Amino acid sequence: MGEVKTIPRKTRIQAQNEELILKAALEVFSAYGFRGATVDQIATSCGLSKPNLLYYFRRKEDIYVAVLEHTLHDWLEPLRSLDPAGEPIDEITRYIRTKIRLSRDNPKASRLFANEILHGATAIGAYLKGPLKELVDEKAAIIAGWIAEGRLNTVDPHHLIFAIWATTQHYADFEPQVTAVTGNPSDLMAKAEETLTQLFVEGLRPR
Amino acid sequence: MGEVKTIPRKTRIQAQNEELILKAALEVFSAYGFRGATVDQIATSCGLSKPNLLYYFRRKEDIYVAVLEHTLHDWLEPLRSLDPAGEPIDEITRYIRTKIRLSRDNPKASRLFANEILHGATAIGAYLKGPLKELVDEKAAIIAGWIAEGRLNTVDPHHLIFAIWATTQHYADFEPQVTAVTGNPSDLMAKAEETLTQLFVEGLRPR
DNA sequence: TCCGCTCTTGACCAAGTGATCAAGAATTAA
DNA sequence: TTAATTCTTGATCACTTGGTCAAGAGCGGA
Repeated sequence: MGEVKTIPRKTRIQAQNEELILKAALEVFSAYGFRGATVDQIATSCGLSKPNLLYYFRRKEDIYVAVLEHTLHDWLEPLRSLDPAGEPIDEITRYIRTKIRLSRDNPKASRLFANEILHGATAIGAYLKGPLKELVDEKAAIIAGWIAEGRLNTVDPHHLIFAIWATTQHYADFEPQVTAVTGNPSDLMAKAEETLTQLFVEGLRPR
Repeated sequence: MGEVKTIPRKTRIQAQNEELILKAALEVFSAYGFRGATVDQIATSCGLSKPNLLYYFRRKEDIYVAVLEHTLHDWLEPLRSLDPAGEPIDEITRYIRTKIRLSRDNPKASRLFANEILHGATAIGAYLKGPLKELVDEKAAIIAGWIAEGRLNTVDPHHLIFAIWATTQHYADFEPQVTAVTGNPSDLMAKAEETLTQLFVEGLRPR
């Protein structure tokens, strides 16, 4: 018997450069979108030549999909950790706080997804209809349970989740507008966190 | 005295074609963004040849700015009509309902702005810092007044406005995600309107 | 009708872009 | 050291795209 063909191990250089590329790609794609970004920009941004970059990712779209997948998991972690055994108001407060901090600390990831979905979600459509929908349905059921127990005011859980996504990501996705209107004071994000948690808590606390 | 040079009147054909172009441009720019859209696409979409289109708007950017300006005014009308003499909860409820219906009926305008701001708002940055900021500050002051009178729960008015924008426009801007997660039931937008108004009203009603 | 102005278009251009390729440089395993 | 493999790149290609231009068609007022 011949040797079993092993899955090609990743070289040190390979791992190193792929990481460089993904980092630069997040930068560029989040700023200009898929069509607006150029392979040259990404290559220059990470100090590789264009053909060299295309040696690691054969097509522009491959880079795009890779960077999307690379960040998607982290992005959904906060929702994933919504604990059915926790105190409802505390759990949701924690979710909102975690989410808005994630938007503050990683606005580029937020903008990358925003742009992708805004333009039809062609690259991650399957993910949205599959794993994302499952996760959201699962967490919506937990919230529905809390409502049924009278521990939360009656609201549609799916729309509640949308509202939390929308409000928290707004500060990353619409940053120029927020800055223009508020003048970008130093306590902007702290105020935002405070306002949102209060708004949702008051809106959800059972009467 | 010689005749005063009159401002060149707009020809019938001119007005007609410019309207066609702006309509097609909204379609195309909202779907693909500024960089992603092509002049050819817009021209084809409204049945003109590319050089003919460029006869009316000399540069791609001119079309873009025109369609932005053309829709900006309508987009802010609901906020403009927030009435300081009205009942606070009613006024805000009405604002939310108007806004979400606008998003439902004109999602393309919403996506056009979302894309513009997402990519740095280079074309309307001045507008955001000027007229928009003024309008928002004015309306925020009204809300602050209501709060001072004890007719609304205490929240930061600017962040409240952001929250309303974010939640209502979410349904237009992130439509593929909303559809993927909910399966797009026929009562989606009605449920959204109900949930949002309730959430904000409960969150704002003075205790 | 006639004339000036507006409108329309086919052909074309320069720049930019995604992608390829062959050949050489660097690295690694023996 | 050596040979195989991996990595790197200059040159190049095919194609798209924003924009131009000259020439002709169409339109409206006198």
